[in-house]
Amino acid sequence: MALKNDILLASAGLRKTAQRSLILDIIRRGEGHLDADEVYRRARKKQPRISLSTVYRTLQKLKSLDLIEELHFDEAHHHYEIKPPTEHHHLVCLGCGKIVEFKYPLAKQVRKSVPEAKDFEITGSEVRMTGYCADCRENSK
Amino acid sequence: MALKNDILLASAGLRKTAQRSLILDIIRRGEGHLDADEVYRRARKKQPRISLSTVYRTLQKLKSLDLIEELHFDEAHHHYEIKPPTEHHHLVCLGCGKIVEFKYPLAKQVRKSVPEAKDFEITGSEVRMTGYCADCRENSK
DNA sequence: CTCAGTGCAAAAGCTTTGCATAATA
DNA sequence: TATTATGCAAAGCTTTTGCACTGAG
Repeated sequence: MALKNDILLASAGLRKTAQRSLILDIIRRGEGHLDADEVYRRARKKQPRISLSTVYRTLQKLKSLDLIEELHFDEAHHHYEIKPPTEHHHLVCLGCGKIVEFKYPLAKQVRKSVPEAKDFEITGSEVRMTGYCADCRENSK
Repeated sequence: MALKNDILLASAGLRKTAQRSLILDIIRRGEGHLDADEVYRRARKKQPRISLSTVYRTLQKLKSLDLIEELHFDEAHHHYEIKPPTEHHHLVCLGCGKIVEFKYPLAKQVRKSVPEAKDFEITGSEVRMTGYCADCRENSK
């Protein structure tokens, strides 16, 4: 795992540091739904002296290198995930906050069926659907 | 226009104030792509004494009443638009920042083809696709 | 008259930045 | 050794909140 991170970092021309390896690990294990502060809290368990700035700076760097992706689940802050190999999106339950991932070739569909998108070169897409999961609908009855 | 806003406000059980009418007008004319500060700046032209808090409080109230929708175009702040009658989404050009709206029945498509979404009651969806518009691709050659 | 709404100023997040120190290549 | 990265603290933005005052119903 650390090895994989090192390769990622090296290939991006970044210096390999314990902090970056750790942060990448955390994001990888976080299943895509951690915000900066949560990354920070988890990181401190392994490296108590790591700073929030390092977390932010690393997230930004990784983002600008396209190694991770920034998501916007709610209005307060951002979440990060390792850049997924296939296009996938998120369903957010407004009841319990659960996040369900699903795959859907949106870019392709849109290119195919939306005239306004015809002359647009789509490089990324983020879908956030909100609603209520089966459990929450059940509980509110 | 003001009339329409008043009806909206009344039907939501809110008091009708000059500030709220104005803010609704601005959002309506803003074509959906104004952030709180921009609403504030425009509002001050008509009501120099209006406060930023009022703008924020109004946006929140309108949002919670589902009269407007909060969008997440970029990482810094939110944008607002009058709740659109039909589901539509946004293409954001990373070159010039231009925002193109398009209609696409995503919720329906997803319900139809995504098993994970089968037992989810979808109440809202936000799609943000990024890329480069024809102009920007042309200019960068 | 009453209570919701407003303005102002202060506070509360989240995120960025300056600078000296430490670590990598 | 020359940079790049880090930690700490301070600053910057956007957004929220407390409180007294104003205005709608």
